[in-house]
Amino acid sequence: MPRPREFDETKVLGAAMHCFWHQGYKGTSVRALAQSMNLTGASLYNAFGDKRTLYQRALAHYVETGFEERVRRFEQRPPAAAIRAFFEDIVERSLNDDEHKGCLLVNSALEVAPHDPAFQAAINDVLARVEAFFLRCAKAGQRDGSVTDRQSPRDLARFLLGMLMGIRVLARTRPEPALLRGLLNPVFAVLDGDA
Amino acid sequence: MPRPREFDETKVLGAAMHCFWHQGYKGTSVRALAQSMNLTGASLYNAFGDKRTLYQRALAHYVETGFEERVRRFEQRPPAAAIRAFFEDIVERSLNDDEHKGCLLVNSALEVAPHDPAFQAAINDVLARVEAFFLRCAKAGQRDGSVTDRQSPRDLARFLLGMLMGIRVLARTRPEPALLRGLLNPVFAVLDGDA
DNA sequence: CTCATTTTAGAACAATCGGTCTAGAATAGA
DNA sequence: TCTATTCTAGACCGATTGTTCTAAAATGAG
Repeated sequence: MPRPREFDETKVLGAAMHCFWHQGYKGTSVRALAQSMNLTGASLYNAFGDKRTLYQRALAHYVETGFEERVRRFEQRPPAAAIRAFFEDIVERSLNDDEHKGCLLVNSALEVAPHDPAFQAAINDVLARVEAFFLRCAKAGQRDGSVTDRQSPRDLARFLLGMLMGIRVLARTRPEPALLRGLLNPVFAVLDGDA
Repeated sequence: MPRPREFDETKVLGAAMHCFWHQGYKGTSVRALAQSMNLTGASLYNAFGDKRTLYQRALAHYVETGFEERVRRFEQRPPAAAIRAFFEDIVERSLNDDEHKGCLLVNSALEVAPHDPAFQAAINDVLARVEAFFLRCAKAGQRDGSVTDRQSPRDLARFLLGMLMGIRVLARTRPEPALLRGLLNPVFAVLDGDA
C-alpha cells in the first residue's frame, strides 16, 4: 500500500560507494552524496539512516563486489597461479582507474578505522579473510610444490597481505605502470623460491 | 622592537604534526590545533598562515625528523644491513606507538595528495627519495654480494617501497607484532636470494 | 618614558556541516 | 474514490567549520 521507491537501492549504493571511495568519508558531504545518488537529503536519511550507516553499507557493498568476488574468482585455480593472478588483476585494475581511487578498504583502514571500533573490527575482519585466502594458497602451493617451502605459509600470507596494502597505497599516489608491475617481480620470486 | 613570540616555533609545530598525524587533515579542526599548540586562533594564523600551510609545514617537519633522519642514520652501513635495519626500525617503532598513528606521509598520500597537486608532488618527491635510497642500497649490495642479483635493483627498490607502504598501513589498523615481524622474513629472503 | 609594533585573547564572521521538519505528491488496498 | 501510508522536494535547524576582527597587553628602540 505504500508509495514505491523511485530509485534502485543497489544502484544508488554504488554511487555512494564511488563518492566515499574517491573523496573519503570526511571529504564527502551528505549533500554531495545526495546529488550523486540523485536523491534528496530526506530520502537518503529515510532509506539509509545516517551518513555513517550509509558508509558502512557502501563499504560492505565494496567488499562484496570488489573483494570477495575476486577471491571466489581465483580460489579454484592452482595455488601459485591464483596468487599471481590475484596480484596482476589488482595491478592492472589500479592502472586502469583514471581517478586513482586506490582501495576503499585501505582508505577506510587509514581514515575511519582508527577512530571507530566498529569499522576497525569490520575492516580487520576482511583483512583477515584476505590473509586466510593467501594462507590457503600458500599451504596448497607448498603441498604441490609450486610455492617455496623455505618460508612458513603464515609468514608468506602476512607478507602478501602487506604487499597488497602497499600496492593499493602506491596505486593512489603513484599509479605508474613500471612501478606497480616492476614490484611484482620480486614478490613472485619469493613465492617461486628462486629470488 | 616588536614584542617577541611567547612560543617555540618548532615545538608548536611538533604538536600540530602530532594532531594531523593522529586525526588526519580534515579530522583536525583549527581549534583543536590551537589548543594542542597552546596558541589562540589568531596567533596560529599570524604565525603559519592558514590550516593548509600549517599542514605543509607539519608534513615537512615530519619528513625531516622522521624520514631523512632515518635514511641518514642507516645510509653508511653495509647495504644489506642498512635495508634490514631500516625495516626493523620501522616495525619496532610502529609496534611501540600506542596511538597507532601509522605514517604521516602515507596518511597524507591517501587523504590529501589525490585532491591537492602541490601535496601530490611533495609526497611523491619524498617517496622517490626513499626509493632512491633503496636503489643505492640494492646496487651497492649487489656489488659486494650481500644482495641477490637475480632481481634488477630497480625492481628491488620498487618492491621495498611498496613493502614499506604496506607495513605502514598495517601498523595503523593491525599493529600485531607477529604480523609485522613475520612479514619481514620473506622480504629479507628476497634480498638474500634464498627465498 | 614614549611610541610604534606585534603580540595576545577571544568575540565575531559567513559558510558549511549532519540531520530534521513540513508540505505536497503518489501509490495500493478498501 | 477514498484513505492510510510513504514517498519526494526543499526549507530549515543548531553546531561546527576555517578565518578575520577588535581590543588590550607587552615589548624594545629612541
